[in-house]
Amino acid sequence: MKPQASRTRSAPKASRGTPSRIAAKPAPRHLPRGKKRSGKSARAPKAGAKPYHHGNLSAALVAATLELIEEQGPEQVSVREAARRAGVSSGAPFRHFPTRVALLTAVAAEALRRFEAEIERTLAEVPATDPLARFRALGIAFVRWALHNPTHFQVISSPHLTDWEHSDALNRDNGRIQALTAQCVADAQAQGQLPPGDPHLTVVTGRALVYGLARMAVDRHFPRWGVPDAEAEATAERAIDLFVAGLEARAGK
Amino acid sequence: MKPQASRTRSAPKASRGTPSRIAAKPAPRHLPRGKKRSGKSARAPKAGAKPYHHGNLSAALVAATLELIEEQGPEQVSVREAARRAGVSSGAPFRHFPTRVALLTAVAAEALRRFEAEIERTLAEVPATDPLARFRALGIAFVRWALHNPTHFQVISSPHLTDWEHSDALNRDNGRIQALTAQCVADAQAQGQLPPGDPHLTVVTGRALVYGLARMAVDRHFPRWGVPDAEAEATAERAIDLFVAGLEARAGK
DNA sequence: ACCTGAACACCGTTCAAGT
DNA sequence: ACCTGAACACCGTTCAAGT
Repeated sequence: MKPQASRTRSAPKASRGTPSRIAAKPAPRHLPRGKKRSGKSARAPKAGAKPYHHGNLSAALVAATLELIEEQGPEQVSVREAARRAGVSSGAPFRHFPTRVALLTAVAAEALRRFEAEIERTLAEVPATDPLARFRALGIAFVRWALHNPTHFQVISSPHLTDWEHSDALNRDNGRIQALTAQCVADAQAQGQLPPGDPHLTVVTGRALVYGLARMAVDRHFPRWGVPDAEAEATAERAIDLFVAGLEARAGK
Repeated sequence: MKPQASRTRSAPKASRGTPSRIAAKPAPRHLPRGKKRSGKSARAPKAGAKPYHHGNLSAALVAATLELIEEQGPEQVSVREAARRAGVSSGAPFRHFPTRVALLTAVAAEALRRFEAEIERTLAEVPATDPLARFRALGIAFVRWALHNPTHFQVISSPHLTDWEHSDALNRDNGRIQALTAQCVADAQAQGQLPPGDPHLTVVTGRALVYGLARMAVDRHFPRWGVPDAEAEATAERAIDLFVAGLEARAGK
């Protein structure tokens, strides 16, 4: 029973949950828009005239959603609000994205693309002759990125928000990152920086560690485990070093 | 601006997302209830007679929610559906739980209580004379529990579903688990099973690793990282062993 | 003291009708 | 070809009214 998994749930955006004393005013529906449409829009409107066809709605929706996520977290995103910000009607997005999940998946693809770019900048700074250092740098870059872009991290990671199964973009980018990691481990083993043994296990363990660190920070677990927010990043780096030191200690040579 | 963080969002339960060919029929509102009310209900109704006062609504709601979570995942839970299953009106739950988050927090507390009980059973089997083995057993118990109770794991871990800040029950139980872990590490260091150094860092790193492993499994990341579902548990155990072996290799003595 | 049920302000999604 | 706007079936939450 229960077909795929394309249903979501939601609740009032600001259902005045707490009976705010200033409720009444319904707040403007259309946030300031246009300001960002500087010069790169295909077939720009006559100027001021709101065209019936948006021209670039997919991209505008992804951008609006990215903004929304930044403001309220990914679960709070609503397609209707994204439509409002893009200046279109509530039904319009569905011509471009069949479901809310599809919209968020597009956003996740954009976020992962940006992360991969950062990964590559990071690796460019560590010499290929020191693969263990590259492995470590990869881990640190991941955690750092997650801490600095918690919402991007969340869209990418949460299975109920996105549809990895059907996103080639996501799988392709993730595959590249994975291959990069595997290469570091293989090279480090070849050089005797890491102990021999299943390289895949090392990749998966390392990934689990950095994913766990990132999630503990983002999911607000760190404070409960005695790590103040201010020390999150430093603690994560020390944790990675603790793990790597253990591997090194067992290395041949 | 933006007050606390007690707002949630949701979407149609089964808004016929995909235009199912058998749509029409609206499906019965009240699922079979009563079947489970065997004999333990305080002031049982005359039998068959539906009393105006439920008698034990809080507990019934928590149980219904636990069921719902099991069936559809925690984000899909709706207070209205929980109310339906408990056989009360849509407004009734709000006399017992001020918000959806409060209901889910009560569920999380129940789930964490059960996990802690399991933890204690596990530790009972490993001698206090081998604290490193206890540390390892703790990690394995965590991952195993998460894999076998993915939904319980999710309610407890997801910050947007629950309100840890204001739940003494959650914080108390978590504190106990943390203290148990810290004790293992301290004892293991004292015995030279673990290298000297900040014990807290070892606790946090270990926690991040097992949390990461659990989340990778539950968030469906393992398949993307080359770990088939069937091997999730075994891989997680090997990962824990890899980490522990690294610590051991650096131990004094 | 606890529950009902209508009401309100939101949602995701569909679809005939417009441009 | 793309967008509008009403419609439908859901939500969380409130609150006067019942018992």
